[in-house]
Parts: sequence; C-alpha cells; structure tokens
Amino acid sequence: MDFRKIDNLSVDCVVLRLEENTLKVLLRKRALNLYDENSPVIDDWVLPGHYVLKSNNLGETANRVFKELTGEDHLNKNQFRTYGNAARIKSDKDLLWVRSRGAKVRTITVAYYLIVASNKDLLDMDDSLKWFKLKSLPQLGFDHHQIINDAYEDIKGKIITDPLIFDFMPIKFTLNELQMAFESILDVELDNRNFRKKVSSKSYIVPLEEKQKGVSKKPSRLYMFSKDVYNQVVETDYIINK
Amino acid sequence: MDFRKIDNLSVDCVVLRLEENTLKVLLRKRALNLYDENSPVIDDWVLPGHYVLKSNNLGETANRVFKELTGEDHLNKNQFRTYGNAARIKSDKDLLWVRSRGAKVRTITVAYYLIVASNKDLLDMDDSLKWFKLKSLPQLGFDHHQIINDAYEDIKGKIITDPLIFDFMPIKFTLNELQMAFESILDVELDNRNFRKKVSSKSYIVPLEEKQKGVSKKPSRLYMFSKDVYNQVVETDYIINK
DNA sequence: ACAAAAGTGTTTGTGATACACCCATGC
DNA sequence: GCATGGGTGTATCACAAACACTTTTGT
Repeated sequence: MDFRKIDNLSVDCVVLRLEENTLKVLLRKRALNLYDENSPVIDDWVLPGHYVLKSNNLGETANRVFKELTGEDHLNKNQFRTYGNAARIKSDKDLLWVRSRGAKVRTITVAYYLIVASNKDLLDMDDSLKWFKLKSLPQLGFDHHQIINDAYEDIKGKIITDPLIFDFMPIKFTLNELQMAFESILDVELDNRNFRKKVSSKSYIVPLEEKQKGVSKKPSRLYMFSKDVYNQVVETDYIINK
Repeated sequence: MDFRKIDNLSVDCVVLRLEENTLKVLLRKRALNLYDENSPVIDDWVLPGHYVLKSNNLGETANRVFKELTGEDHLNKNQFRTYGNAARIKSDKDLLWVRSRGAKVRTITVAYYLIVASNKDLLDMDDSLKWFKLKSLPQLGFDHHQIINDAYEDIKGKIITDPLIFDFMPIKFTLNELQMAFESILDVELDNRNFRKKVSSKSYIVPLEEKQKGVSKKPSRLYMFSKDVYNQVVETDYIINK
C-alpha cells in the first residue's frame, strides 16, 4: 500500500440527501489563517474530497471520503464527470489553497455523487461539515458550484429512468413520502391518485404488512424497494414519466 | 503555450460512425518492434488518444485528437467517463508501451465519444487507422474494450432522449435512413408507418422540398434536423419511446 | 410493364390525466 | 367527535401498436 498522493488527481464528492423534502449538499469549511487567527485569508466552503493515493482506485477514494466524513461505508456512488481544464484553478484563494497543500495547480478532479438515505443519522460530524440547501449555497471555492449543478442535472435526468430515488428513501417508506421525494427533486407536482396507481403497477415496489407508528393520524402503509425484482423487469419499466 | 505533456493524464476518443447501418469504431494500430522488424512485440489496436498538454483543456485535447486523425474540426463531443484505477495498466504489453512513451504507469484517461456523420469522407487516413465493426473488435490494448462498451451504453441511453441520432446522419436524410439508424444503434425493429407518424409530429424534423437523386427507384423526400427549433421544444418532446 | 422502395390510414388497446370524497387513527 | 393526513374509482383523451396496399420512379 502506497500512501503517497498523486499530486494532480483528486476525487470530489457531492453528498446529497433529502431533509424535510429539501435537497441538501454536504460541504466542508475551507479556512486558512496566515497572519491573524481572527481574519482568515480563506473562509468559504468546498465539496469534501481527497487527493487520490497511489494505491487507491477512483471509486475507493470516493468511498474513503465518505467514510472519513461519517464513519460509515457507502456503496452507492456515481461518477458523473471529470474536471481538468488548464485554467480551472485560477482565483488567488484557490491557488493559495492548492499550493498550501503541496498539490499541483493543474489538478484533475473526478466528481462523484453519493446519496444518503433521509432517515440516516450521521453522527460525529464535526463543525467543519455542514448541510446546505442546494438552492441556497454559500460562497464556494474552485468550480464547485458548477460541479454541484452538474450533479443535480445528472440526477434529474437519471431519476426518471433509474431507481435512484430509493437511495434517498429509508428502507421502508410510505407512498406519500416517495411522491414528495420525486416532487422535491424534480420540482414538479404529481397527482396523488395517479401516482399511487402507477406505483402499484410496479412489481418492485412491494407493500409490507407493516404500518407507520407513533403518528397522530391514520398510520400509512409501508413499502420497500426490491432490487432483486427490479433487476428482472428493468428493460421495460420506467418509474414515472415526464 | 506549454507543449509539455502531463505525464499521467490522457484523453481517449471513441470515434463512431454508421456505415451501411453498422456501427463502426475508429482504431489505431499499436505496434512496437524491439529486435526484429518482422516480429513486433506489440501488435494490436487501441483507441486514438493523446496525453493532455499542460496548456490544453480536456475538450481541446479531444478535438485535437480528431483533427490529427482527419484534418477536420469536430465540435460535437461527449465526455462520458474517466478511467484511473491503480491497476488499470497491468499487462506486460501495456506497461511496456506506456514506458516506451515516457508516461506514468498510473495514467488517468478521460474518455470522450465523437460521432461522425455517415456521409462524411474522411480523407488521408493512413494505414495505421481503421474502422472496425463495434460487434467484432480486434485484439485491443489497455481497458479499451471496456471503454468502447461504456461509450456504447451511454449512447444507447441518451439516444432516446437527446437528439444524438442526428450526429450520425448527413445533414439531409430520408426518413427510412433515420429509422434504420435507430434500428441499428438500438438493435430493435420499428414499424415504418408508426415511425413516420411519430417523426411528422416533431416540429424540429423538417421536410424539405428536395428529393433524392440518382436512385433507381422512387426517390424519397429529404428531411433535416433543426437545432433552433429543437431548442424551443426540448422540454416535452422525446424522439422515440422504448 | 416490371422491379424496388416510398409512402399512406384505420382500428384497437393501454396508459395518462383530471377530479372529490370517505376512512382510520390519535388526541 | 374532530382534526389530520391516508387512501380510493371513474370517465375522458392521447398516444402506441398492429397491420397491407397503392404510388412513384428508373430501367
């Protein structure tokens, strides 16, 4: 195992989740104090990422980023684009930052997105990590604004044909939760009755006997996504139509 | 302009075209003679590609690859995936080849596909370049088999929703040609009458007054794709359904 | 006049859309 | 018993699928 970094190759992760039907991205504080503790030269946010180690694969590096953030493994990741233009790193802050880490100014970043289920408690997040609404991001370093937008566009495209939506959901979920997840990600409104009809026609969304508990209203039925069943019927079956 | 190579970053291009309704890929001969002129140590095929120069962007590098192959500019390219695993280059041949070119064994390859219109004459192709049927590829170096398959899968996915098919077509084409293009890329059969109905409903596929010439049968009407019109109606309009 | 491919219409079925009320539960 | 969200059915419309014959041209 060779722990040296490849000094011009990094992996950045767009970590996403739904919180109260709002898409959020996990960002890491980027702070650099040169002279004075109280007036940092750099004070903004970036995507969590890592330089790739000589013995690590790209996907492994993405997994590792996630594991370091949350202490947990994450299997579902998606490489969606690579950023490596010559002038990608050009602002004074970005140049300063990259040099301060001993890396090349011409750094190639392979970008992944990782989706975290909405019920998952991510413990032990230190103060330098924070979830931001996708629609109101803070000041970001590098081209990370672009990267986040590209990730979002990719997801919006795939969510209609791929079973990506279930990565956002808890293992057991209600149909209304599922509908709201679609609505908030795609920014559309769906008819509840038609949505339920459509979902019932999908063999891979299976109703459980179990019902919600601890709600002060009629408890709703729980469903789960079966990947096994899905794999048998993929060919023909889209989830929702646009 | 800095003409030095970044010694661990390359761009590989999957150059595709339809020839007689068969998908073909452009490959470059990889030959290395060490001792004996007549028994090369390496004698197989690879995707055309280039190490990225210090002053070149990724997309520029893809364009440059194409320009060097054909002498022509090509605007439509698509970055679809990046390959950079630690053990990506591992066969003796590949290691030998990479070292003979003074590059790093851990090379990251950003892969693009480029689509060439079927009527385009690509002149001046030297003997080291050849079109192969996608379905019967020769012995390939590196992981280029994988890369070609990934490109093909990406295209099959996008061709249903994006106007990618027109990159394969001449500017003016007949509806039957268009149908056959879909059929050969997706490997399906379509009903001619239904296909024509569907196409007529697309405002961005516009009939011309002109007809085919020099054919020994009823000459068919020519159509063209209007990107202008397309951009106005994208939101709602898919080309064919699966 | 014949060969070859172009072009055309109708029917049937499935799935999308639109829409309003009763139900089950916790408090 | 009431407030809250859960759950259900029907009618209409648009589009996908299936299918066979006539037309136009060059030779």
